Amino acid sequence: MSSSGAFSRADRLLSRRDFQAVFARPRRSRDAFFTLLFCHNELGRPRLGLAISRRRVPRAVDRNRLKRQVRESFRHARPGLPAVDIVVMAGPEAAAAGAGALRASLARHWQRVAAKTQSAEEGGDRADG
RNA sequence: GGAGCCGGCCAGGCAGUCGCUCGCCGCAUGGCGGCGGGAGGAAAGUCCGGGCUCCGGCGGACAGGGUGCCAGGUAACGCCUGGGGGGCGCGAGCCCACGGAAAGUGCCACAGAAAACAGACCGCCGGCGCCGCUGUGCGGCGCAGGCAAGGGUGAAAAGGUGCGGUAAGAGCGCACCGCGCGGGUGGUAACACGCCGCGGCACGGUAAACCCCACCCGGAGCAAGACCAAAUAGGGGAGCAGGCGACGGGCGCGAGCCCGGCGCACCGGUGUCCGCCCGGGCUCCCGGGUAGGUCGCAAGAGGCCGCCGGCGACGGUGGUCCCAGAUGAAUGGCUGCCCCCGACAGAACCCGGCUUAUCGGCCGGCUCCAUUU
RNA sequence: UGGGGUGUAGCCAAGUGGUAAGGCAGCGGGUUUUGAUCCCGCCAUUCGCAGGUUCGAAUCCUGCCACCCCAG
Repeated sequence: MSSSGAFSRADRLLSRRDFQAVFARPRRSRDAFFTLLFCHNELGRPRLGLAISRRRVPRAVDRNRLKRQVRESFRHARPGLPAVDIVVMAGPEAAAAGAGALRASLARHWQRVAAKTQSAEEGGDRADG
């Protein structure tokens, strides 16, 4: 629970069930590099799941690099995030992007995730689809 | 100094800081702390070869597939080493699917006269007949022949060069070269020989066409497979078999029926079949559980150093080291400094090769050219 | 990660050693008052790419590339 920079297995989506839960009722945040799906969880902390498909990013080196960038960015942004499960998917442009561009993109995504979640909670279950 | 050939190695470095994962230790038990390890030469393509696991075990025949100069190396190979033959290069060196076409079959389009037991379009040659011209001669046309040197076609036209020979020619004869067969010598062998004898020469190409010869190969694959838990044995339904033979026993007047063990048949890994051993009623459908966990899963045909054997690939031996092990998937982010500003690229059961991608750098050996002393 | 398959014109495709069929689409022309139908003609395809075997390769062999399918 120490809110240092740690990022352990408890902070990741580990099973098929976790992923299906996010895919079932997703909120979205998308740009040219990444698509994020997220939804509220009951754990009181954010969790990250990666879904970098081989179709979108053919080379293993690029897939690994993207995953590292996303994890690292998430690790730093984690204290400012609400209790949501987030699935990050990559678009075809992501493989060609530099580290700086990726970080900037991800930072915007984390802000949007926080903002959307907060507004939904303030709105007090204003049931929408 | 320049150009080049071969072999081996490296794959930005250092410091700080924040993280991930595995192992060990400690606290006292699932949280933290300390120490240590943490992608590649190709991890890739999945093109070969093995290990391992399951298909019950072993052997054989055919089918199917693979390999293809010889000899070694190896767990094995389509790999490697050495050698032979052929080709390229002044050279160091490099390249080659390199068995058999006199075992048989098929194919060789178009062109060309003829394309495989050769053939005769143009042509060359003399003979005969007719005709013409300036006379025993020359020319033309025709007929029956001879020839395979020249032309032309073709990817390929049935030894080459020279001399003799002839009507013209021809291995027709001879010399040299080439070729074939038999032998000899050297070599484990492939093969070699400026060793001998025989044959005038007969055998076109294609086997990455069928094929023949020699050797090798069972099938799947870690999503293999094993274990744990209510938990892999069973429940319900349907179908097909419960056969044949001799023998022994029982019942019956008898045809026959019942029982027993034995043999055959049937089923059990691969395309087919056979033999022996082992096991066994068989097949199908229905419902309830599987993206739970553990093992397999990393100490190995292992790396490094030395010695011995070998031209070498490699083998033997002694010492030493432990060197990724994830599983929604770790091996990274940031900052600073330095340099020649960093290529191709990311393990998923493991290993030996091949192939493909790749910025650049280092070391060793060698060749050719130029130059200096 | 492992196993399997396919590449021939814009599309669907045949061909399996000797000039690469055919259809749809497209373009041009003819027929027709116009259109449809019909008729004629046209596709510079290095046959996915690169080597090799052969006199000759889409076809045979080797190595690459791209795409698709199956298995938890």
